[in-house]
Amino acid sequence: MYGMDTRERLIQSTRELLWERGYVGTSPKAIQERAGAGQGSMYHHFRGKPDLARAAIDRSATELRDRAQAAFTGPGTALEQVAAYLRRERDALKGCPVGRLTQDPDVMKDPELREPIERTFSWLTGRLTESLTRARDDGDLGAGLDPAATATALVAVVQGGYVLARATGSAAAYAQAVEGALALLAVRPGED
Amino acid sequence: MYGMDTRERLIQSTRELLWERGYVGTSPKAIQERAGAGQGSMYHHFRGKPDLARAAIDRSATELRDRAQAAFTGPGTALEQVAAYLRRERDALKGCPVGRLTQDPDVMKDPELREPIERTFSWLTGRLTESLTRARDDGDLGAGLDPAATATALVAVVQGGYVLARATGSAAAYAQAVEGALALLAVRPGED
DNA sequence: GTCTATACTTTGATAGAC
DNA sequence: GTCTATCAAAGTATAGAC
Repeated sequence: MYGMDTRERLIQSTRELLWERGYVGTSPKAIQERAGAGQGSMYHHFRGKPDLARAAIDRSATELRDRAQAAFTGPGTALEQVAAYLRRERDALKGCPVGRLTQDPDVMKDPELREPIERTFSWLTGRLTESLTRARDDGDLGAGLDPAATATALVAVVQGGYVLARATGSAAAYAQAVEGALALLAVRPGED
Repeated sequence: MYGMDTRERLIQSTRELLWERGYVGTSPKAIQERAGAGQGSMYHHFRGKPDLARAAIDRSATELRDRAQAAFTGPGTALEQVAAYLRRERDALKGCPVGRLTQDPDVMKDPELREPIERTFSWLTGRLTESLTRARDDGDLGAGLDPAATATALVAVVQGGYVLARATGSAAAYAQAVEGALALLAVRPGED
């Protein structure tokens, strides 16, 4: 946080706190303390908690999208790219910074806060559907499978994998969910 | 809530609020109002918010387990029972009353509150592994599949299906995730 | 842009009367 | 068992000086 200006530190602090504690669990005071900024600073740069949250969520959504896109454009066949996305290094115990907000009623009832979340999952499912369609055309995926339904199932495995990792207290649960899903796609087991 | 005594109404109100708003988002005052009970009543029957939450979470965990068990002991082959569990009527937009607590740091750092959650997912994954093992013995499931990993993937699909339903604002996302997963298990599409 | 002061509400609980 | 104070702390701002 040292090379950042105050506005940027406020956004980053808010992202971290939303990830760790959700929207209800995050107070302006906690944000200010983590950012090393005072009350005045925060209310100068943002109109209030919702405004700051919107900036933070937007940033997290963009970052998630960029990281996913990197996996999908990596080396290998379309199916291998899907596997790479699922197996990508993740801090499974922390959960998904975007998906977790889905549980927060105050976030979901505010159209401004909800929009980037909706858009993220819509994009991700679409992108995965694209790759799975190519995989099917390559003959790497069962011809009888619906790419869109399969994509939705895989996004769910990722999100649910986070839930299981937190429930069991172990990132291994995430990995097992992913490997279980990949085995169903007939992808050979990975290294770990 | 009309045939219940005060203690029971407090537990039910807490269950609902934990489901809708999580632990941080649920205040003793809101619980009392929904239960139609005063401060004094609540603190007479429970030592405080964590004590009441423990009773509520225990109840939700037990109920989840009983409902799952009903699907697993219904008619049909082991694989059909698994499909019945996944397709069971659910209020997908409300999410999982147990899984959602996994996101709440104040719940997860308290061993008393965490225990029923951990136990629920451990039991569910184990129960599903059992059914999938039988399905494999029946020849209904690929011999090369690991029942435990497959079970973990399916529990993740359910939990992630809830996330997607909330993110998109439509229960259809849950159904699509489940049908996508069942297709990978080579289960024929359902009625809806 | 940042700081301090002030204000009003909600949270989570305790005390004691009935 | 339930009710009504009462309370200290935290939440979420606004106002105005610097």
